[in-house]
Amino acid sequence: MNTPRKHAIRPATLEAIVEAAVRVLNANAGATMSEIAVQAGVGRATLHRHFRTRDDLVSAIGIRCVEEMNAAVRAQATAGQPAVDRLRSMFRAVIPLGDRYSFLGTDYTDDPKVREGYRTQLHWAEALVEDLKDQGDVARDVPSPWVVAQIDQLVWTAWNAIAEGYLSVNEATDLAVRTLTEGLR
Amino acid sequence: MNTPRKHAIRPATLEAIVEAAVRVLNANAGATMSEIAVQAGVGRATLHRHFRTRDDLVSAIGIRCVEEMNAAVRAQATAGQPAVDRLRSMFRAVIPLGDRYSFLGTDYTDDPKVREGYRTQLHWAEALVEDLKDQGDVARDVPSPWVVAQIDQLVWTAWNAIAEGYLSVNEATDLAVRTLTEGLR
DNA sequence: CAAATATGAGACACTAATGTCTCATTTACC
DNA sequence: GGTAAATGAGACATTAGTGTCTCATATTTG
Repeated sequence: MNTPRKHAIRPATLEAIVEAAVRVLNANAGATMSEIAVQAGVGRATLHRHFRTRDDLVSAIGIRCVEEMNAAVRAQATAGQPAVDRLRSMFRAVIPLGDRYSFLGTDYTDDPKVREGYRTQLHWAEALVEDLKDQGDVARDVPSPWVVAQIDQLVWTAWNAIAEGYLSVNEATDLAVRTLTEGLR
Repeated sequence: MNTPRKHAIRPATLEAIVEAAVRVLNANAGATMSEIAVQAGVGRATLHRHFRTRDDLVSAIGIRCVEEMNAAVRAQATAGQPAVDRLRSMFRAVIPLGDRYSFLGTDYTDDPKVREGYRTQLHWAEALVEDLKDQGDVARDVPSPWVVAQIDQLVWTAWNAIAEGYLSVNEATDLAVRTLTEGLR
C-alpha cells in the first residue's frame, strides 16, 4: 500500500511548513526547528511527524526550490528564439524566485537530487552562454565560468533590487540583460 | 594599567587563531569552537581565554576583516586619478581579500564596529559610483544601488575565478572593470 | 452526527556545544 | 639557567537543540 493511512499531511499544513522553512532558513541558515514551527504556525511535533529529522526538512526544501527553478526555466525555454531573448526569458522567470535560489547557495544540502538539479541548471546556463557567444552577444575571450557566475549574481542582484523596491520585475530583468551584454556605461 | 599581566596573547597564537577562524568560518558559518581550535592548532581553552564567548570571536574576526578591507582601499585611494582608474585600483586591492569579504556577508555580526566599517565601505563605493557617472563611465539612468551591488558581486566573482585557478589577479581585475563598464559583448 | 485521524502541547531522554576551571607542561624573557 | 606566564589537556556543569512519545483537542470525512 502506497497510501499511508496514518499521519498523511494536510495540504494547508504542508504549505505552511514549506513556506515558513524557505523564509526562515533563507534568513538564517542555522535556524532551529522551533523557529520554523513557530513561523509556520504549527507545533514542533508536526514538523517531526512529516520530516523526521532536520536534515530531511532541509533536503525537502532544497529539492523543492531547485525543482521550482528548473520548472520556471523549462516553462520559458522556447527553442527557436535568439539567445538574448532566451536569456531575458530566463531572467524573467528566475528573478522572482531569487529568495528560493539564495537558499541553495547558503544551506547546501548533500542530497543527490539537489546536486543533480543544480547540475541541470548549470548545464542549461553553459549551453546558453555558448549560444550567446555564437551570436556575438558575449565575446569569445571571456571565460564561460565567468559569464555563468555573472548571470547567477545578476539574478540575486535583481531580486534584491525588487525586494528593496527600487525596481519592478520588468525593469530589473531589462537591466540585468543590459548589464551583462552592454555593461553600465 | 592597560597592559594585562596575565594571559596576554602570543602573537603567533593570535595569528593562528585569527587565520583559522577566518578560513573555517568562511567555509562553514556554523563552525564550532573545537573545529576552529583544531584548525588553528591550539587548545580550545586558549580560544576561550582570549575570546570569552563565541560571539566575541566572531565579532573580532568581523572587525578585523572589515578593517583589512578598508585599509586596502585606503592604501589605493589616490585622489587625482580618473574614476575608472580608481575603480581598477580598488578591485586590485580588494579582490585578493575576497575570502575575508564573503565572511562579512554570511556570518553577519551585529557588532557596531563592523556595521560602521561596512557603512564606510558603502559610502566609499557610492562616491566612486557618483564619479563614474560624472565621467560618463556609468550611465546616469542606472540606479546607484544597482551599480554598487554589481561592484560587490564582481569582487566575489573575481576572487572565485582566481581561487578556481582560471584567472590571475590581473586578469580578473581587468575583466571585472570591463564587465562593469563595457559588458561582456 | 459519528468515527477516524491529523494536530497541538508538553514531557522526556539524548546529544552536542559552550563556557569555566584546574593542573601539568612548555615557552619566553631576564 | 631560573622564573613567570602562556598554553594544552581534560574534567565539569550548563544550555540549547533534536527526536520520540503520549494524550487531549480539533478537523475532516462519510
